[in-house]
Amino acid sequence: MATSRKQGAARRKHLALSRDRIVEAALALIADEGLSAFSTRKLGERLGCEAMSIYHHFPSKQHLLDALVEYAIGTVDVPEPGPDALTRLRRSLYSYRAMARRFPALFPLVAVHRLNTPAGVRFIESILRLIRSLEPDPELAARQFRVVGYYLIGAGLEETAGYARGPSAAEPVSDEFVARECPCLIEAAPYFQQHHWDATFDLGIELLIAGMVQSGEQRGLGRPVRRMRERRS
Amino acid sequence: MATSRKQGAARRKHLALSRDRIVEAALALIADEGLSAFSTRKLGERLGCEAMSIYHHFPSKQHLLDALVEYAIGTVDVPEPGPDALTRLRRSLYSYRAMARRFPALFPLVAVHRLNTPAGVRFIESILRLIRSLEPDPELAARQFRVVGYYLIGAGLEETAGYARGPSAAEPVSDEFVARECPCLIEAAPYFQQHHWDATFDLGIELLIAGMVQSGEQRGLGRPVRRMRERRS
DNA sequence: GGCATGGACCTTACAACGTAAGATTCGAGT
DNA sequence: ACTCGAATCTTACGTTGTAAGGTCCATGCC
Repeated sequence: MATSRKQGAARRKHLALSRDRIVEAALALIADEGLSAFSTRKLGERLGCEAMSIYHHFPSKQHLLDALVEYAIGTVDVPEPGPDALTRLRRSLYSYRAMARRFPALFPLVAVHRLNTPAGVRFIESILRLIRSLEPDPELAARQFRVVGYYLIGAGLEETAGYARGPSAAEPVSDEFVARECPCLIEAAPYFQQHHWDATFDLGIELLIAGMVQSGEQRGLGRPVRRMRERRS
Repeated sequence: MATSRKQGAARRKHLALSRDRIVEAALALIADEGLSAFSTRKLGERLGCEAMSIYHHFPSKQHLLDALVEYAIGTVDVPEPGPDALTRLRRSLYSYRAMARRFPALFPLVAVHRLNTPAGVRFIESILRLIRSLEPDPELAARQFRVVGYYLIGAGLEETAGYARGPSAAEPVSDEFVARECPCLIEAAPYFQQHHWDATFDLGIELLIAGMVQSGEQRGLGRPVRRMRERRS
C-alpha cells in the first residue's frame, strides 16, 4: 500500500528518494556551493541518504549531471512558430539568457553540453524554425543559428562564470600597472559592471538580428524598414 | 657551475625541472589526454619526477593552470594601433580564434578565466584601443568590446568543446525522433559540420563588425558603405 | 498464515586525486 | 671540511567516483 510504503521510507530518514527529488537537491547544492564542490556524498548528506543510494536512480554522476542540464534547458521558453517571428526569436534568446542567470553555477556545464536530449533538440528545433522562417536559404539560416548560439553561450558564460566570477589569476597584474598602461581599460571598466549587462546583451542581440534581417533585404526579400514590424516569407 | 649543476640534475632523471618545462609538458599532457585527465601525478610521470616536485615551481595546481592560460593568451597576436583599424581588429579576432584551435583541450579553461594577467590585459587593452578608435563613445565602445568577447568565447567553446566534442547526453534522443520531429535540424545539420566552421565564424564576425561600423556612420562619422546600407530607428 | 522476490537503500572497499609536512640529496660558498 | 639552501622525493591525509555485495521490507503467491 502506498501509505505504508511511504511510512517505511519516512521512518528511514525523510522522504523516499526519487529522480525529481535528487535533481532538485543537486540543483540547490550546486547553487549553494558551486559546481566544483558538488559531490555525491555531499548530495547524499543533503538528501538524508548515503551517496551510493543515488546510484540506484542514476547510473552515474554523469547521468545525473545530464539530468540537471536537461532540466535547465527545459526551463527555456520554446516559441511556437507563427507571425512576428522576429519578436518570438528575440524573446527566445532572452529566455535562454534568463535560464543562464537562473542557474549561474550550473551554466558552465550547460554551455559545453551537447543538446541531444529531448528538451535540447526541442529548443534547437524551435529556434531553427524561427530563423528559417526569416531566412529562406538553409545554409545561411544554419550559419545564423550557430552564430546566435555562439553569442548566447559566450554571453551566458561571461555573465555567470566569467568576469569577476571565474577563477582569477593567482598572481594578477597590479592595479598600478593597469592604471599606467591601460587607459582604454580604465575608461571601459565602469561599463563592465553588472548593471550594464542588460544593455550590453541587448546591444549584441540587436546587432546580430539587424544583420540577419538585412541579409534578407539585400536579396530583395524585405521592404524598406522603419522599425521591425514586419515578417517575411 | 652551470654544467655540473645540469649534470647533477641530468643524473637524477633527464633535465632539470623549470617553470617552462613544466608548462610545456602540461600543455602536451592536456592536448593528449584532455583537461579532465590532467593531474599532477600524470604530469610528474611525463616529466620524470614525482608529483610533489612540481610544487616547488608552482605553489598549487591552480597557479600552474593560470600559467597555462597565460601562455595560451600570450600566443594571440596583439595588434599595434594604426591606420585601417578595421583590418587590424578583424585580424586580432581571428588570431584569438586561432589560439582556441591551437589549444582546444585547454580552451574551456581560458574561456572562463579572468584575463587579469600580463598577457591578458595586454590583449584586452589592444582590442579596446582598436574598437575605441572606431567608436568614439566610450560607453558604446565598451559594450561593443564585450559583445565581441561574448562571440569569441562562445565560438571558441563550441568549436573546441561543444558540438560533437563536449559530453554527450548519456541517454541521447533517438535518431528516429529527430528525423520525425525536427525537419529544420535535419536540414541544418550538414552545415554544422567542421568544414563549415570557418564560414560560420566569419559570418558572425562580419555581422558584428558591420553593426559596429554602422552605428558610427549613423552619427556621420563614416562614409556611405557598399553593404549594410540600412539602418534603423 | 509462511515464504520467495525484488526494489530501495546501506556498507565496505579501492584507486586516483590535490597537497601538507617532513626527509633527503647535492652543488655552492665559506 | 662544514654549512646552507634549493630541488626533489617520501609519506600520509582527506576527498572523490563508483564497483561489489549486503540488508531491509512491502508485496505477490502458496
